[in-house]
Amino acid sequence: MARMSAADRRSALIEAALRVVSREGLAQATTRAIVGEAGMSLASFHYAFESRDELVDELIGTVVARERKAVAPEELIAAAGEGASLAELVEAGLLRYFEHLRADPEHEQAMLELTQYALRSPERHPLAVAQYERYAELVVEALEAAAELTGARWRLPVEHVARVLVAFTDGLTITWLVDRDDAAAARVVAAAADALSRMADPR
Amino acid sequence: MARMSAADRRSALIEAALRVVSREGLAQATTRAIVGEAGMSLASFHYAFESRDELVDELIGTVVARERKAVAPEELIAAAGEGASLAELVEAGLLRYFEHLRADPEHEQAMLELTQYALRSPERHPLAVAQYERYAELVVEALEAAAELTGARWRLPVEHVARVLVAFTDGLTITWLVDRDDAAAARVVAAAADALSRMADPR
DNA sequence: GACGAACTGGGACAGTTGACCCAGTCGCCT
DNA sequence: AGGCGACTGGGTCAACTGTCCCAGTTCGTC
Repeated sequence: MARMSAADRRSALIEAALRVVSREGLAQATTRAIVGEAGMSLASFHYAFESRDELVDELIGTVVARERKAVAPEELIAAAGEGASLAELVEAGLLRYFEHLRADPEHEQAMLELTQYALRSPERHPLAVAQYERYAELVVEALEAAAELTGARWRLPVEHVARVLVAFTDGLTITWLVDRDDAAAARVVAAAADALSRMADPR
Repeated sequence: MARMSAADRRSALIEAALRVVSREGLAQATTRAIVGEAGMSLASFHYAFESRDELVDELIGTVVARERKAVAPEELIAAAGEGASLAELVEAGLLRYFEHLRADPEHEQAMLELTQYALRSPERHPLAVAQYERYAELVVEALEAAAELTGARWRLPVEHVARVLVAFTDGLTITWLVDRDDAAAARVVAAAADALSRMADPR
């Protein structure tokens, strides 16, 4: 393995770890599996990280920080059409997320696994909370943009609306991961968009 | 340990395993931890089960089969009042589930972990599918009862409605497990009940 | 009450895993 | 060019885990 700084090595290991977790699950992401994926030796692992736990914690932090809005408002307009209603816009956004899920199910599965891992110990619980706060944050931005685009106004705090949307999204994710039923997922999307759009006054 | 039949031992071990998984997570549910919880020796484990995998598979089967309707229709009437609308009835049912979740979060967390475990290998995937089919089955019964009680009629196949409700329930579960925000959960419940009740024609 | 089969307990074993150590190598800085 | 600190590779260790074995015990049946 070529020489690299500790910082570079840390990120290389985190990337490798994410790939292993996505492909085989967190339980299979042993130090050896991660190091193998990264093409390094075991010693390099413990040179860059104190312990496996430290890497997993940092992995969660990284993926959370990296999480980007799945949808830009402009795309949604393009997808839903110019004079789209808020409901149509929300539905388009959810469908966009669903496409993202279909394109890379393993990634969402890995996210879910990391969440559950974090939920299992009190000192890691905040990592899960931060993860969901980040989700909500991104959704808030999208919801505000959608309201602005359609001239609608959210009747309750947009953070509340976002929290509900995150819950619906999670449910969509898990159930689809289990049954891979696209039509059923589409019905969930439609129902969720319907419920959410009723939380705003149209203009 | 007193003598017991292999069948009894299997169920005792499964009960013990469920307790360990609920309390400490699936990863910590080693043969020794399970056997310790059950107060048996290691040999008894492998007398009753071929392998740990066999126990986990059977554990999933057991919890799924045991899953009961969280709500009986009569209770809902009592909770929602005599002349309750379908929307109120659905909301009461979801709230009842939420109470169940609050009362025993570890159990739902264990269920989620078992699902994800099953999702990780092709030969176990059907276990997760069966788990969710069972959920949907129970929900179908509740939805049919609710429609009958209010004289409403589901506009789409009740199985489809149930599938959406299961997704919403899952989302409710995960997000609440993360942030333990009761008020947010209540908003999810209200939104879900709203969306679902719109899938029926009132009478 | 004796017999055989069902059952139990303790110990053992091999494989895996996280962690670590040390001898060596490389690259930067003076 | 030389030296020093950063970095690397391989080997090793103890702990843990799933599995198995075997000697012994208990129970139902004749």
